[in-house]
Amino acid sequence: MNRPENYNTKQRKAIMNYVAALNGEHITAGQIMKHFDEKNFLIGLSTIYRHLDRLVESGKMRKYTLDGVSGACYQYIIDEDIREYFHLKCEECGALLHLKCSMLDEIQQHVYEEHTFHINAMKTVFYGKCAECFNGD
Amino acid sequence: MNRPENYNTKQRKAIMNYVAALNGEHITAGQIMKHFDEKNFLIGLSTIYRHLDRLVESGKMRKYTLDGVSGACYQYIIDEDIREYFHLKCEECGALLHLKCSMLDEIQQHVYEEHTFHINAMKTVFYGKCAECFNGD
DNA sequence: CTAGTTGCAAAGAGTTTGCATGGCG
DNA sequence: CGCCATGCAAACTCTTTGCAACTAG
Repeated sequence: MNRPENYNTKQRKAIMNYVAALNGEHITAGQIMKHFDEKNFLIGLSTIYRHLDRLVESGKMRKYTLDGVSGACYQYIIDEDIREYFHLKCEECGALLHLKCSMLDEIQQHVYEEHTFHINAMKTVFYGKCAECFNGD
Repeated sequence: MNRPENYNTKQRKAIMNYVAALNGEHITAGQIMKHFDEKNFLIGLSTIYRHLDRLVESGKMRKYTLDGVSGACYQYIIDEDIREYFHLKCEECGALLHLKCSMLDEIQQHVYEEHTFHINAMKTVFYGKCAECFNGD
């Protein structure tokens, strides 16, 4: 095992608790920084970025860019079971839905056969509009 | 009318011709800059941004951000029947490939029918590994 | 001529990196 | 005590803005 040990520092605990408590709402690094600033909890911006990156890499969070939002958005994945599925992100209301259906295997298969590309479902996000936002236009 | 006159400068013509000739593929401001640099055509980055902004405002181009692509992407709208592509982004080498195939309509159709979600193909990026990087592992 | 346009430099916003110090285990 | 993590500052990337010089019409 060359997996590095995870040190359970104050900062790490604080960030983990905070993002897990967001109930799936997305957040930016700057917003997290601001939150801790206001509580007079000392933490460096780079520490926040470092933890967010780790969480994304381990599949516990997703990272997005949303048009009209400055900076990357991060979102904690509450249900561990849905990590391996594709996700649908509503560009309008920000809802994150997971997509689990028979066609996904087909898509992966197809893209592999026709384009020799191996899709990583965990990282892939479909953008678009959910039913409510689409009708509301 | 308070619409200002459009001066037909060298730079403006060069940019217009270039983006119109891209056949609907997206491009970043930096790529445009690089293109003209290589042709030893003097043009300022800010000039490029200014023209792109105008084109977006007048509805001739679309601006969006793609996960995994640094900087904003611009796409010239050829006609009302805009070409849409999905993108494949290699997590390893960073290559960005365009994906255009028969299955895309099916995917969109399926996701709409089964999940009432309207996919925005242009913005969606599949992550994974391209053939070279997959084999090289 | 003269008002819009240009290139440059500087300023901003978001993110990453190098490094000495600090603290978990 | 050994390492990883941390905060800070600096570096970097992308984009915007101010400005004096320039140029199309």
